[in-house]
Amino acid sequence: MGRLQSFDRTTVVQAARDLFWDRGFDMVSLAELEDATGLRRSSIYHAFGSKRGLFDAAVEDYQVTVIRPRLRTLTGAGIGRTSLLTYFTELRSAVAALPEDSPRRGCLLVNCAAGLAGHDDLARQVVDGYRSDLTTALQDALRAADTLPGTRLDRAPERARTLASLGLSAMLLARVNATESVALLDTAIEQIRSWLPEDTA
Amino acid sequence: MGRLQSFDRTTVVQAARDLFWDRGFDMVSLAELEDATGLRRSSIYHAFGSKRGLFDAAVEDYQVTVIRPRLRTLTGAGIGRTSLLTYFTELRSAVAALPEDSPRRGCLLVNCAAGLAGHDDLARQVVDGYRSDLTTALQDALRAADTLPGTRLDRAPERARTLASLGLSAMLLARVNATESVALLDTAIEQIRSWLPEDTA
DNA sequence: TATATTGTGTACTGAGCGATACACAAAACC
DNA sequence: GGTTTTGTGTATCGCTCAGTACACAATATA
Repeated sequence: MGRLQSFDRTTVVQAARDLFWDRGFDMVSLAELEDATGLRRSSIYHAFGSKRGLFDAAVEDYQVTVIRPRLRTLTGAGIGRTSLLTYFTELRSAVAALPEDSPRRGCLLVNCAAGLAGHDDLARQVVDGYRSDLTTALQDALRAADTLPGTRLDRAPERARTLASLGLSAMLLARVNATESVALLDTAIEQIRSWLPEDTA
Repeated sequence: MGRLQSFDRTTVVQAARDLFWDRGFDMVSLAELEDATGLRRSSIYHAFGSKRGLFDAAVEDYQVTVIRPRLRTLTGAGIGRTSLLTYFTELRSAVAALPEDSPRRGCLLVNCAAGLAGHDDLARQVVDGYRSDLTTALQDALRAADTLPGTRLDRAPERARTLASLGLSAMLLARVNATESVALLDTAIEQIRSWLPEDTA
């Protein structure tokens, strides 16, 4: 059927993804995308249609390779106290481990929330979907972990919001003040421990 | 001494401020700044030196007219439980009251955190200063409100972080999902009420 | 091998950007 | 009123941007 694509699409999309992750949609130029991907713009436009098309592919990759694996900690079988602690502990490690100027600091979607998503409905949906998924997963895990449910007031929604908020803020601040970002995640861990006391077996 | 400035500097800076507030530094052009301020670019450059100079003036104005008045609720005399509730209630009203597409939704500095502040040290300092001031003020208010301090474990730091986080997240989400933004502020209010039970006089 | 089909490289477009040069306008000071 | 100092308007700079036109390269099919 004709000539074959000579590049690996995943590699290209991830190179672009890291660029967008670092600087956002507007602050990345096609010249830089050419350099990062090794493709000429004719190939980029042929394969992705537009800069925005490549960005959307990058966001999709980000969700598949970064967001969902993280979230899976909270959605698999046997979720509960441990899952919650693992989720925030791993996030904490990731923020603490990355060098100050790593392009992978923070969260691509959180950065979108303040930029594109302010005036672009598609971006807004993606960002809000992430928030919603995270909050729901946290809420489910909180309910699963609570060994004394039922009669009492259900605190899961507000606790889930609080934890989601700490996670989002930590991502927001990851490039502004890494120490404080870690402190926010520690606070989340502390809250979980106080809400769900360790089993003293 | 020569000709006098024929425009009101404050009016001009605030017009620019609302534009930056709405769309961020990069997404606002000088042509739009000319339209919004009524000034020609010669006057803008004469008075502010550069687009960035005008932006910095806008940020300064934002701090003076928006941030500090809000924060004053938490730093005046007689701070405590009521101050905390007032702070979040007023923030809630502001988010709930603004129309969907208002340029004044969210927070100029929070938006900076995901954009400029990622790679600009000056912007980073401003944003982190805001976070720091807010957290400190919340912590002071929490300590002042706690009628039984002393012997017990001091939860003020983590509670302050949690409240600051809810406030920042609410600002982050103000333009993505206004309903959820309000819900986060309600959560903050709920937390305060649960930590500091009402005096049953 | 001939042909159709698809990927890639070169070179360019028009538009928009931030910034500037410079003449002119206006007001304070002598 | 003349001079100096400062603000404003017009016109344009050089540059970068996303996007495109089109020839050429490569490979699957016949």
